[in-house]
Amino acid sequence: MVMENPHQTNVVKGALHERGLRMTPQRISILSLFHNSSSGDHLSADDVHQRLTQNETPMSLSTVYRTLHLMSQMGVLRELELAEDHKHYELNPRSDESHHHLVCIRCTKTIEFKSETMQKVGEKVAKGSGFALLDCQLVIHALCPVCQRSM
Amino acid sequence: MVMENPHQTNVVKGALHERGLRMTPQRISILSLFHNSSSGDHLSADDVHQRLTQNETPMSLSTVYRTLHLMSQMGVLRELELAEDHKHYELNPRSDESHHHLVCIRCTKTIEFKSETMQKVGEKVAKGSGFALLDCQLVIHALCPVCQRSM
DNA sequence: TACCAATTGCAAATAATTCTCAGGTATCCG
DNA sequence: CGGATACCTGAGAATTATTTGCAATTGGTA
Repeated sequence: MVMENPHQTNVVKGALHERGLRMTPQRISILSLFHNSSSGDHLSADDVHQRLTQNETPMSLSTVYRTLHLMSQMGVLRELELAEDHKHYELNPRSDESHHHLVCIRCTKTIEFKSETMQKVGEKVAKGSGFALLDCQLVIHALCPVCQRSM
Repeated sequence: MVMENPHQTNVVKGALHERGLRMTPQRISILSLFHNSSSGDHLSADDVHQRLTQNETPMSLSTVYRTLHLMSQMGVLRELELAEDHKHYELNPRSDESHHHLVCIRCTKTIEFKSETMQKVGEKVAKGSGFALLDCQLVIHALCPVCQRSM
């Protein structure tokens, strides 16, 4: 079920080596999982752990956490803090496909939307302060129509 | 040391009453604290708790959490998820003064910036889906110049 | 002023995440 | 090749932030 994505994997491998880190089977499995997920998926650490187990590439939850964190630091994954009390991850999209989130803070219903201007603002602001951009997210907190009524 | 801000407090009181909720001394203290904080302050629940104690208006940490959550739901406070592992709060600014954050994911150094377009995008997107806007935040994750060097 | 639902404090419970540490393994170097 | 070094992992304990249950208290209305 799991397909490889050698190109991306090699890119990451190179980035790891630059830091003196290694590409391991566990890291490959996690990357493959994300490459094979549909783009709207926002996976929690626990989701990732369960899917890996289903994929017959089980590993410890600690490793999942460690890897998700590392990949986010490297800009490979994107760490999302939406309305729930745990983080979610997805592949960090190339700037031109980046999307953002509109979240109902009551029922956590989430709508994705795109906005080209956002990424431009992010790049401009980061560059202006000498920062190296990793990820740029607009999160809109709001109440969905249903929750507005049930107040 | 703590000054009152009767106007804002009354506005919130009205909003509470609409929901059958009450304005209590604890809620007043917390609101006052935020009104008397400098605008760049991002207070964690624990920060709030400690400052209240210093201000001689101590209360239980649970109440702090409950109040911060309630005020965020009401749109009075803004809940920030920056780079640390806990939430931060600040007064939810009126739309025309809204600001956003550029955060170093390594050392958590944070820079605030303004962007008028952002709020407009937020309003437009929310309205387009029938959502009632509460807050709109652009968070840029990046590496600051110092952390870039120490990789 | 009496009443009732909302609120609080406290302590215990939860949930997510991180840490510790021992055993394994890739990579470098001679 | 063989050892030294540093990286990595799994397992479970530990930590941290946050939430919850409950009995006692209180705000605000009738």
